[in-house]
Amino acid sequence: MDAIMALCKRRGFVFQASDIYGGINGFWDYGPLGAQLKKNLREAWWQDMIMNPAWGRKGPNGERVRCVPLETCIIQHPKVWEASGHVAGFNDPMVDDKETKGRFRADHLQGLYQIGDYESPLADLLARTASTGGAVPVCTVVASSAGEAIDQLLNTRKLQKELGIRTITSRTPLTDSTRPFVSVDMGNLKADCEVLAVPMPTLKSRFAEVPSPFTGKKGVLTEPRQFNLMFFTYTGAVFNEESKVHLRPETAQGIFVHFKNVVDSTRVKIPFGIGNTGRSFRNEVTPRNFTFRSREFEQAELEFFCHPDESQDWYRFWRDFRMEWWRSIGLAGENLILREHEKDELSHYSCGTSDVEYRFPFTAPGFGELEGIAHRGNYDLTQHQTHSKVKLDYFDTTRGETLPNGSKKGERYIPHCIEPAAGLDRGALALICEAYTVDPSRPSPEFLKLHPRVAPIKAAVFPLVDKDGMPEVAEKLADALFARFGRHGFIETDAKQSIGKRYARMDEAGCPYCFTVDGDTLKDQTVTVRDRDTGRQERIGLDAVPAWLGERLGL
RNA sequence: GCGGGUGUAGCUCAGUGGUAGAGCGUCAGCCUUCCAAGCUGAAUGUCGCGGGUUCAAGUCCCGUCGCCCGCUCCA
Repeated sequence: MDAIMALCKRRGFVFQASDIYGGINGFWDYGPLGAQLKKNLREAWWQDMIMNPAWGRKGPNGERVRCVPLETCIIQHPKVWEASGHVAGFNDPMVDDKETKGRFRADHLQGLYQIGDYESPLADLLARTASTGGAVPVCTVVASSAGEAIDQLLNTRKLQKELGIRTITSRTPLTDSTRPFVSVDMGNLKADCEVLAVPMPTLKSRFAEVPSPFTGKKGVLTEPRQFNLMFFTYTGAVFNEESKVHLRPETAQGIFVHFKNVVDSTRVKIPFGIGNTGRSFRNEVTPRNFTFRSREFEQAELEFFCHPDESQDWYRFWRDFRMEWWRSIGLAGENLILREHEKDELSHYSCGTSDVEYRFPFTAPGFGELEGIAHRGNYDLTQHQTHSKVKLDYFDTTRGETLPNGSKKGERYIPHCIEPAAGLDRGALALICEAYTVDPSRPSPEFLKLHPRVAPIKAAVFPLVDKDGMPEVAEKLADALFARFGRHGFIETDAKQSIGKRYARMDEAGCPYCFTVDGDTLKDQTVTVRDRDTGRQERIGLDAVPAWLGERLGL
């Protein structure tokens, strides 16, 4: 990875943001080649997802896939993030165990509150109420619910031992009551306890007395601290709570917010998709691994809306296409996998999520996420409908029973949504990592096997030597290539130094083809073309070069 | 946020408290008819940043920032 990072800097793919001031943690800039590489990646996505979705392939409904673009603001109304769940989800106060360095969400701390002596009659327990206000629990455990806490306590010997529990038995009545009781023997304390979440005021005021969920020790916990995972700023001149706005943590919400506007303005019919690319911001706790986890990053997201009955088919369609797409631009090897999420990994509203994952040098032998393809149900539109009080359902005139006049009665529903959400910075990094090749047998061992479609330098034109009329011919050829391919990437020319050195430079920059004007060119109007990956050369007519290159670049 | 490592030229790295170094790369000239060739020359550094100790600090001490690794987190 160090070698890849060195090459990225040396050749101008990636620089550290604010480099001359020592850099700023979690932010990276793209140099000339990186900027063009990422632009090529973004445009490939735009082309294959929106303008000609899925390469013109028919969807599961047998029809051409239809998508439209959208471009939405980084700053949205604060209620957007309430509706999406980001404000709640990104703002959880955390507690640290200073001794074990363990950290957990404050609202996930479950406490055992003494409510009676050891093994008291159940009726007595039911009659009492645990005082969680001022009291501190005798023991704690990290779990998202009291039930889960009891599960852990009963079934994990190791945890029992660490917390100093000798025996523990569940006293939870098998009635409709959901009050969770346990009888616990901790040696110096035998008690009946009710299991309840430790309230925030207790954690804040008496955190030193609350036992650690990892060791049972007191005085090792910090008070709950806010880790703001969303960036915020202020609108207008006055800085106060009312003027506070967030920088978006994802581009997708901009799409849901405009679902109705797009339907009303474009004559799109379900099923269809809306694509959106742009910067998003997350105040990551630990930015790490080069550009992989940055605080400012770019996403390319498609929200594909369809009828609930067809959603599973569309989910599989996009999942498989997205995998194929990444393969098509150069991530063709074993380093790319599609991983279906386990049931317990899914969000509560999702009935299927897959990740396209790449084996980065820093994740190996594991994988890192490039893109998530999620079946989001109708969660987002429903949330926005509830919070905005604007109807976000869709009237589908192709459904419902057939009327006497032959038309359909129609059906009103909130569409389901399939979301392929890709990280462009992660994509660009994966392309570089996959392309990075070291072949000690070559004169220039280090090179980038970038796919021609994404390569920032599309071709180079060299005179073999800088004399005898060769530079003039090369210049003319370069002009022709520039006119035709200049808008897709760089066309390089270079006449200085040895031809080997010039080839080597192009190899490192990932330029797929070099055209060289030599002595024979002047006689028979042919040039050599050198293939970056094999080093092999063939000779083609000078006039044929633009067409030859166009074919290789797919342009 | 915690712990460990690290920071010297564009890159990779040497450097014992006493003049700032090498290789590669870059640039210029010569040479050169296909793979980082050769010759000659040149530019490039607040030694991450800020304090301190010292006659003297790249070197020792303190702080801070960045990067890497391990925790933690990861819609």
